[in-house]
Amino acid sequence: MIELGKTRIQRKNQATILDAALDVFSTFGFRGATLDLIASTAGLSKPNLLYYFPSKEAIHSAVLAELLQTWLAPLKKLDKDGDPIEEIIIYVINKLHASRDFPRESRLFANEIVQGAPRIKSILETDLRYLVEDKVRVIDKWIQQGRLAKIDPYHLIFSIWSLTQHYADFDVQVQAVTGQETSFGEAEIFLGHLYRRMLAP
Amino acid sequence: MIELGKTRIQRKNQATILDAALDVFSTFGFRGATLDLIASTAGLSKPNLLYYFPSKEAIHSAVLAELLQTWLAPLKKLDKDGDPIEEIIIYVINKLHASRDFPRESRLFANEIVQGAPRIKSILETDLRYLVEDKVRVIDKWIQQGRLAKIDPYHLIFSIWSLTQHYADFDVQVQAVTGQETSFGEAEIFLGHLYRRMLAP
DNA sequence: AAATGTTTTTACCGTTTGGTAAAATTGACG
DNA sequence: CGTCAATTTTACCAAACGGTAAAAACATTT
Repeated sequence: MIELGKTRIQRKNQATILDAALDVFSTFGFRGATLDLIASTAGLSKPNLLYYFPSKEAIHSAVLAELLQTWLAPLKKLDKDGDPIEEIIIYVINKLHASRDFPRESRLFANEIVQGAPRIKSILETDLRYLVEDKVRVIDKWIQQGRLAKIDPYHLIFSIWSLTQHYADFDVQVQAVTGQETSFGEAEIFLGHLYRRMLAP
Repeated sequence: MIELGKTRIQRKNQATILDAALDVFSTFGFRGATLDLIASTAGLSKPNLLYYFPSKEAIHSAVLAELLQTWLAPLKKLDKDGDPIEEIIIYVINKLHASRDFPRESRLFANEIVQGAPRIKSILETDLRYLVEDKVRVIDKWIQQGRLAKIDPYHLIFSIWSLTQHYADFDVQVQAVTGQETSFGEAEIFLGHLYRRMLAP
């Protein structure tokens, strides 16, 4: 999907543009972002931007495509041969760390979904759906074996996405309410407690 | 904050406009929404819109102000004299039903927060913060009395917001992954199980 | 250094957008 | 019915926006 630049300058500028675009799109959403702002954030002129990417849509697509890879990676690691509760806890922690380390990616994803996912719906209905179906089967098996509490695997996965991404997507609210910088350490303890309690058979 | 119309026509048109604006803002975000679209959704002309509200910002503010009341109401009901676990479960269910019955309000709120809450940050830092502080004290007391598990009350509240609003805000994703209409019945069972397990002392 | 290809800038264009002025229309009421 | 205020429409405007053409500047190769 992403065309790799051929020359040194191309690779450097494309990376700079995608980083600036991630900044701007995640803060203002697709419609709120302007090419001028992305360009100035990247330290380029607008026509220079459009020398590297044919349109605003193309930049957005490129950023989303990059993002989706890193965003879905943690779930893929869930190992059917590991210890059920520990595997799920590891997934939770990995996802929480992703929120901590890649908040812009999380917010851009949230922006897209909240507004109806017009540009990535098809991916959610195929790639993501198949991935989740696969992991739901694993979790269902664990439950049948009596190694996990009887909970709905789909809702379990939704709960993990929801609870972890909340600390990136709703960070402003968390900070406003607590009056402090968001403590991912506290969140980790809380989520560890929550899932160990809920999942014990 | 919201000026009540004086004549019958004013009251009717202002209500129509706010409903149309909620539709459009929750779907496209502030920047993605246009006055023309809000006007045509309301069945009015654009200048007619601006006869009732002075600007796009004013419409947005009015919608947000209305929304915040209904959005924070469930938390206010949390009763310090009730049974701890049942009180919290009731709050969870109320919040889940709010997501089911007012998804547009939830998405508009989410849109606003994800993009840094530029227009309601001050309310979050005052009204919401004080309300949460009050309820955190109640929960802390319950914990000291040994009637609840030792969990961080702030993160408990964040988890409730996160888990319940997810079914409204990320509904597209939930539907894409499950291939079905979102089942709030299933969600209710799941969340009941989760919180009863986690909160038991 | 000449020639060729790559990158950047300058100067635009058509459309969309939030908003306004003022005339035309409608409604309320004695 | 006539009058005055409330409401709606028509016709605009200036700024912002996504995008383009073409020339200028820069790099690279021979």
